[in-house]
Amino acid sequence: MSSPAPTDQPEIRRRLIEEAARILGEEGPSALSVRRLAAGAGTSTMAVYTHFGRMSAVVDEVATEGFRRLIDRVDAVGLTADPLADLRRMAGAYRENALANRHLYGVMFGAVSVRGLGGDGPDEEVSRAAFEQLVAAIARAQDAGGLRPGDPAPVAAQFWSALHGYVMLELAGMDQVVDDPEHTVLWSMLANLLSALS
Amino acid sequence: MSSPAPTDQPEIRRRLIEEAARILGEEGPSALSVRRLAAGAGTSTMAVYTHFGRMSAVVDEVATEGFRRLIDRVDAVGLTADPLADLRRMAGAYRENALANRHLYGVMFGAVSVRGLGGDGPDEEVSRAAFEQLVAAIARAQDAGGLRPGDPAPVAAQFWSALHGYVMLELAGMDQVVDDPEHTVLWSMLANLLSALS
DNA sequence: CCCTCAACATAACGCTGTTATGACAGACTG
DNA sequence: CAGTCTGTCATAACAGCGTTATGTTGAGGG
Repeated sequence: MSSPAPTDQPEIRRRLIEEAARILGEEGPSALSVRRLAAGAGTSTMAVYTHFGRMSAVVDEVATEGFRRLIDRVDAVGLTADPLADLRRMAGAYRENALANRHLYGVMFGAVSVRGLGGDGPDEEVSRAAFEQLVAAIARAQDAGGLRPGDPAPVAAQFWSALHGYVMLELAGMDQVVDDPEHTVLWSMLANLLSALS
Repeated sequence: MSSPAPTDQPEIRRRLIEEAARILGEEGPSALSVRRLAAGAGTSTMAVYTHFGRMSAVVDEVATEGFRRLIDRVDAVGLTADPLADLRRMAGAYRENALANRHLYGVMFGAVSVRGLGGDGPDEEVSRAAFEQLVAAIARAQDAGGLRPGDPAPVAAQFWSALHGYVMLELAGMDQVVDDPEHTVLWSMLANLLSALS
């Protein structure tokens, strides 16, 4: 019941989502208002409510779109014969994507709220797909002998937690913790995790 | 220049901060408005602006207060003869404090914005003190032989990143990742980190 | 042709953060 | 002691917010 049926105008619906993602990325969450969004998409505020029901549903869609883009960016690193190196490069792509789209990244994890509008969060199926992408990479490393065999899901959860935490501290500007131009803390942490799991 | 000098009425200033922390904790960020805050503190909205200049400065003060409370809670676990066990208990207290004050925890890291008001973040000196608390615990474990000798700061940064990431995923409700009633992912992750550093 | 209904525009409601203005008390100054 | 000045707070206004009520429009079916 999050959306009152995609109506029959996917055109405007898509334009609204893209414009919302653009405003969020370029001007931050405080600039994303119904009126600015509607004006930017060349329509009126009511279009937002016919297509999404409420503003927070638009934010949820944008968050879902953020996970889709994240999946694409991480997929783009490709696979090599060294699954452990692939994991490191995936982590690098993950971090760079998060920093290049910091507001979007915050919204994806319900961290940054757009003007206090509490939504339901992104589509669970899509965020789960992002996790499964990491699970598959862990499983590949296990099969190749780079990691000890076992259930890959908890391993992926550890990997993601550590990576997410570093990125969040970096985005929060906690330079005392991540005063780390070469990100050696990140790479050491991931290396430590993986070595304990190998 | 974040505050127009604490004026000469520390009484009302303190009441405003405490009331803001109470509203944030009990009703969430969307309930924290200037009018509600002023009414709850028994004054008018102008008092907020005489004492803090703008609403976001109040949020920054609340975030700083959150770090002070976090430090106290983590300190309360005390020290034993086993520094590694102390670290685990500190992590448990950290996590429980974050979950018991989820809105405050989000505000502390600039993650949850109160209705889109972007502040300057908490007092850097206090958040640094929280980090130093962890650095000291790591150094103690190194001195006791539980961890390999070396600079404790990067080790503490790894530990905090991992812990913070797990807690944030938990708060975000990413149950796919942390579907983990016994928090085995958290404890395994920290154990893996520490074992690679020992 | 007319009727219906989904899609959108216009305008209003109560709320928000912020600021302008004014009242009032206490402390200096002559 | 009178006067002024300054810091503190109350009142009220402003533009903007999310949301909703109401009006308009245009295409498809009887």
